[in-house]
Amino acid sequence: MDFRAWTRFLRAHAALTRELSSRLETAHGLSLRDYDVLVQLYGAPDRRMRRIDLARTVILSPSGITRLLEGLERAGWVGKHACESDARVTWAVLTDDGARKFEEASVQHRSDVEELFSSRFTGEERDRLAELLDRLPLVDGGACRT
Amino acid sequence: MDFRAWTRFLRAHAALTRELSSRLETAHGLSLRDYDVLVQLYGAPDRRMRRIDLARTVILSPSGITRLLEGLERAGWVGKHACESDARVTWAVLTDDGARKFEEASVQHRSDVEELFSSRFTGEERDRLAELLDRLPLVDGGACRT
DNA sequence: TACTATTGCTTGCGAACTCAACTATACCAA
DNA sequence: TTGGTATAGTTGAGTTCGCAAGCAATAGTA
Repeated sequence: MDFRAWTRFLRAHAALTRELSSRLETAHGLSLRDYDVLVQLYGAPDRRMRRIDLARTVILSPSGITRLLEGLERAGWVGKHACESDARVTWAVLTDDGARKFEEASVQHRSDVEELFSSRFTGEERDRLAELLDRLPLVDGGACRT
Repeated sequence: MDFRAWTRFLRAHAALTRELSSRLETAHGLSLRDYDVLVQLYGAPDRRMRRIDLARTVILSPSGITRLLEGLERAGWVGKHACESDARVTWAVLTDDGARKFEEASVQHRSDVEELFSSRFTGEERDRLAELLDRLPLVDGGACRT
């Protein structure tokens, strides 16, 4: 067996996330996962999600999502709403400020991802890459729509 | 533009490293990057590398490699040797114990990577994947042979 | 030769994550 | 209805990592 693909996968991820994270952080004060969470909320019905679903979607532990949302809540970008039908769950809701923040950050970030990732492939190659990566297991088994 | 490939890339990495790291940790007390460093040293001439090259290869910051090697040194798997021709550099040298440790851990780990990653593709697809990932920038620009 | 810039490496610090443990609520089966 | 199990979420502790700052040694330049 050769592990070239796996190694390249690890290296590329480390290098890309380091650079993208640094740009996003200095320009908008967001981590890559903060942004990821904002994307999910922005695209969700009513701009809200159960915290646990959010965690599974962005591949974060339950405690991880608690702390990440803590930051977004402090900044006023995400709100915390109780669920009426199930007292265990709490909704994470994107505020109007949060939506604006995301729209603002996404312009630069999308262009950064474009520059460092997407532009390296043709559209066809990108599809092929997505298809290949889609075969990898998410392991946890929880709901993960995106 | 669509970001499906990029998103899949992020998710797949998060899920795979979480699982592989956890298996490696419980079975051999190694992190994924510990293992990566051992691989590099094991395959290097004289089983040694300059710490800075090691850092660039596994995509770790200088401080990151200092702390990682600290652990491997404490365990007796890696030694620290001064360089005769340049007093600034220190060699990281794999000890015999370290080599044994690596050989022992690699059996299980290679099979885990095989299970969760490689086996999802044909050999041809794996090559294609490696080729595509190879186009992504390592950004830093430092020496990175593997 | 002397001065400056660069390189290798370490340390303090803070941010982000995971695991384990715990609380509270909901579901399910006898 | 009651008791056991699963689920949602938080908190404490420990780990890993990067950045900024600093030190020592080398390389480059005038």
